[in-house]
Amino acid sequence: MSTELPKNYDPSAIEAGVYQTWLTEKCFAADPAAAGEPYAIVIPPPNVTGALHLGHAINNTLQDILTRKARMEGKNAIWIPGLDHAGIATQAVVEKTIKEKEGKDRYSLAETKEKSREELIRRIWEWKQQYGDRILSQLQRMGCSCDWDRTRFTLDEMCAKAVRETFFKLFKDGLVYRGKRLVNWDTHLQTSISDDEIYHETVKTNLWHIRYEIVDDASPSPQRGEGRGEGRNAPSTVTSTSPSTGISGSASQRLSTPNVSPLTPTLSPRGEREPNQSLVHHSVDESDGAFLESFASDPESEINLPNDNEPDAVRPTHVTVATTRPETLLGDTAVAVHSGDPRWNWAIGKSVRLPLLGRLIPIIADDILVDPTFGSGVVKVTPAHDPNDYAVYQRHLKKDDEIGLINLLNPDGTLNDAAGPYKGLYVSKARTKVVEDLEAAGLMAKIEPYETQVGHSDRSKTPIQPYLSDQWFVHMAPLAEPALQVVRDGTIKFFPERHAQQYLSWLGEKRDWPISRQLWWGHRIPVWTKTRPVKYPREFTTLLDKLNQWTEQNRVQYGERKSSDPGFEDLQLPISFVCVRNPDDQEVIVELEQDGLFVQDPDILDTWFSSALWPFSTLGWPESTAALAKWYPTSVLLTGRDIITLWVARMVMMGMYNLGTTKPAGSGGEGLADSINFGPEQFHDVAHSPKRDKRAMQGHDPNFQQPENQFAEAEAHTPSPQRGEGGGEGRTSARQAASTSRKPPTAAGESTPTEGKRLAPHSSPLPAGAREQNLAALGVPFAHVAINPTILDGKGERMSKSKGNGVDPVDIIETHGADALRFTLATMATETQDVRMPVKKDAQGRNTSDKFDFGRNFCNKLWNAARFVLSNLDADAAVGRDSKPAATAQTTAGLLSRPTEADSLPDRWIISRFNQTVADANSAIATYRFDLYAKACYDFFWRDFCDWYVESVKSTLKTDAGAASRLVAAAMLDGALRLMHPVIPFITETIWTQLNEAAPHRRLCGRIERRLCKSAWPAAGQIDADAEHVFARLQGVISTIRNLRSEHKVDLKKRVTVSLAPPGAEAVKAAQDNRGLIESLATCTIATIADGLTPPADAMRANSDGCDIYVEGLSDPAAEQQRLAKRKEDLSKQRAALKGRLDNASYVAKAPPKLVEESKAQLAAIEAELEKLG
RNA sequence: GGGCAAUUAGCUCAGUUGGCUAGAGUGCCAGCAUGACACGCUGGAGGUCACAGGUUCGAGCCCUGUAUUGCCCACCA
Repeated sequence: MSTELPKNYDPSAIEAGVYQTWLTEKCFAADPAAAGEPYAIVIPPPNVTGALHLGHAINNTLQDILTRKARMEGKNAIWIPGLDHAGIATQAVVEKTIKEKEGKDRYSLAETKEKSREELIRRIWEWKQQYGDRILSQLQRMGCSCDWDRTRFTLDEMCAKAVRETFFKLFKDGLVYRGKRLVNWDTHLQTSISDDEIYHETVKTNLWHIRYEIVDDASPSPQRGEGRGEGRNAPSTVTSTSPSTGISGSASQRLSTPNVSPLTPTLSPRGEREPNQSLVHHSVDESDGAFLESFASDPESEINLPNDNEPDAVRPTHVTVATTRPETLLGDTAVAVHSGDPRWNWAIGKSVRLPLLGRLIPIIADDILVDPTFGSGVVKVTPAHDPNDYAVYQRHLKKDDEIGLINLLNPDGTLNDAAGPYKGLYVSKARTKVVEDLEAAGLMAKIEPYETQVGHSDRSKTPIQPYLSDQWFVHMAPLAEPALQVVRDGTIKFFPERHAQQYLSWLGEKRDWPISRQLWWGHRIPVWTKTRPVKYPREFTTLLDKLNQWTEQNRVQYGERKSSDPGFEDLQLPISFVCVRNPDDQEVIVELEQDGLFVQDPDILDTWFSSALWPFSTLGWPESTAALAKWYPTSVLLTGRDIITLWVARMVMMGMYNLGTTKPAGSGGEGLADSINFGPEQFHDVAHSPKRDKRAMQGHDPNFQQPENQFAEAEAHTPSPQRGEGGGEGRTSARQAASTSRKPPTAAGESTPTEGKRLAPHSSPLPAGAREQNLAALGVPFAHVAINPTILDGKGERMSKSKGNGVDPVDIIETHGADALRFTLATMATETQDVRMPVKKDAQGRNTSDKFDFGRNFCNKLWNAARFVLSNLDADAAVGRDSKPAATAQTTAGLLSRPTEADSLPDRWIISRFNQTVADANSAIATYRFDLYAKACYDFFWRDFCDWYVESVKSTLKTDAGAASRLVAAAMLDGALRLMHPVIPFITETIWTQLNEAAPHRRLCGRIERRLCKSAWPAAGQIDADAEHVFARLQGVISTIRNLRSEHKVDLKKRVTVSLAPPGAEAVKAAQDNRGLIESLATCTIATIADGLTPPADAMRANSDGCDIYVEGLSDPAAEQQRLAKRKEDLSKQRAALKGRLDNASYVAKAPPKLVEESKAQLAAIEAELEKLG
């Protein structure tokens, strides 16, 4: 041997070298042209915002286990790595850094805004380079076997192409539209920000109670709610607000500001059930509604408790509303009451006079906004500045009691024309003045101190304003339905199954997806917007022709707008948006931008838009690449449950949408133009209806949903906490699907013969091949979704960068080694949803955790056991014996399942144990139970191999008699290395090299490559039930003798004399045949082995499996008596329990006969032993 | 408010269609420099399976309720 294993296991001494070898020899590079069943995983791309923590580490470890195993199984396996640009998170981090170091904001990085934008993006790229490299290096330190040459970035050219293609297709199919949405507006930075970037500050303010005069005039009388008092229905009018004010239902059109497009609000009310669906989560508005003062507690109130039947005369003349944002009353367009509230439902249809401005606004019924039991039951409604109120607006849209919508704000936080005399004031100033004026007018009923949470921008530290603005949306219903179906019918399976519920319930809501972000770091929306009516001759004559021509060429798509839309009375060119398929198409761009007629939308797409394309954009889609043909659909997605909705659901939708009916495989000659015309069959009705297109663009589709409340750029694609799972039909369906698919335990996927008993909880009704074909035809991005647990810290909090409790896996690698990290994480990958990881600091200040001692100890054990085995193989060579049987069939599967005549009982036993372990590992990994896989490895190697096998053969291993065992030991080490390589690759690869030196030929199945990572996964051979049975008996006898010795404090080295009385001839023979084994492992000399022998005098007595054991040399009779008494007591208890059971007629009648027989046998054995004990 | 989970040994967790005396690691106790390993070996102690009902011959497991904890969603006029 040229080298040998160092005496001490030192992971840091081997890991870097081993990894370099893998890279140098291109062990991870996948070739689509290579043979082998495809196996593909795409990494959930980590955000480039920072470094990976243990949450990423567990996720990536598991992916590596799967990939390495598949590779060893001879599959054409690929693991595609990559990073996510993480729009807002990354931009925010970089902007913050710039602000701290240079004091500049993003607008002042260069002379112009456009140049500043370029500069910021340049700097973010620099950041990306730095942190991206760090992340990739972390993955390599962990041992991840990614195909690094295919590393992707969600903002690289390949992904960009997929993004543009998808957006264009969606636009063409009418599935993207422009709509209104309340966003979190940062008036300082003049951008919308995500929910994540809001922090809440408790602010001491006031709750202002303001009186609105009730006016019973000819004002609009919205229809009453469904409460009581039929016959009071007011005349239906279409106008929703008082004619006297001139404020119409689409007031915002006139009042819009430059940054707010004057589009008619396009959203229709969503379903009745979810009315409170807010557009944007924030808490600024929490007191921005109103309630009537409590009648009872406010004696000064001029309001008497009204009775529904009382005449109007005694009814109050005012309502009093309360708010923490009094200035918003300028934008009120209604006050709302509950239709069933007898205090107020008589007033529905009347109006109130808005203080200060004097407009009349209607009193409407809204049973969703208003809780009649809360406060007094009157709420002011400011649709443009409060999510709930906006929902009210939407609910009443196109109904008799439609209300208006008034935007008060300019983007800079000053009030606009709609604020009348308050125009130009900042919100805070306006508030002061409004309050003063209300007091002067005698309309301020009460001011009470109030504490409330106010959302602030994390970046500018200024209060957030809810602000109505134009955003792009993806229409979800047609995309969601097929994606629901494939999970319902089990085409895509979740592990554990319960996570499918979350997917189904979220997707089932089909909330439209807002995709635009007012940021710079990301994929820019490829839409050009018209800025003015046409005025130059060429615009009248040629532009439309060109656009039509380009449309036919699939280079652009345009969207029309109604000529009646304010500001666009442009009949010559009724086009407001042009979507450009390739933003590098200069001919188109130059034409559009000439004279500034069109400008590109400044917004970018939601990060999740590019993430949604990840499984195929990484493989080259929309090009027909060989990689796409080979590896799509991918095999499994591993991720955390927090992004089942944000990411998993969207990948399924977009995969089915983009690749649904177009088979990437075999469609070689097709160009882009072809592929985008295909859509899944089920989309055609909706997607290709011209009528629908138009309505989508005009925003009048009755099916449109209110936008979802998910503006968050969530943190990463990596495991974290969980999202909610709403109730509803999805849940039922999931359960049904689960229960129906559970029954037939048909093997699925990569099963081996012995693992049938516990296979995947779901099983496909389709034959194996058909299932894959079906997956491909449907375009789903993966067959399985495996959810790994969330790593919590010692306090039970989720590990995350933002909380600062994240632990860098590299720290653990330095304290424990990468294999220890991986092995421990694998044991934690149970079906639970959270695992705790108590963290502490080591002497160097690094984060670490004792939990990883488990993995490190195991690796240490492996290291030393390997050294021992190898040293014995060396002995073979030293004495000139040939341990390398020339004729060994290296490729014959399951050779070890056939013991040779030379094999001793321990040899046969350990071979059987190994075969069982392989089967267990296969089924564990097939069901993504990585904990069971790790445990199987642990139990086999440490408990079976080291504790029993090695100890059994140790004494003879170097002798002639040990020749067969030497071969078995080498084979078992070989098998164990293969079996454990996916989870602990560094140490196994290192030992493998030495094993190849020591025993280049050995008794085990499968190909032996120079590198373990390319060698064969072991086949599961037969179980030797007889050997297992006999060996187990011996283990029992040996343990019992050891126990007796220990109880009586017999010196470890003292050889005691033992007599055995095994029950029956078979047991006697087993003991006799293995006499030496017992003597060696229990440090004893066996005097007699006979069934029914006479107990020696002065012996300690015990029993194992019916075998009486006598150890001579009893030194403390009292202790022995005590021990036996305790034994008798235990036995008596068991006897009582068994008797009770057998005396129960129901038990004997109803329990399985086998069980009853067992009980009887036990009782008999216990009674026999009791009798011997006296 | 809705949902998903969890509650088993001091600690961290398994416990797979309900069925022998509920397991592992770690920690603890006793012993051991033993030749691969003290990151080890041998033996041991330690659990009212959160609580209360129910179903069943039989419940850690199924059902109902309660308590506590975590997470997700919604909300807090």
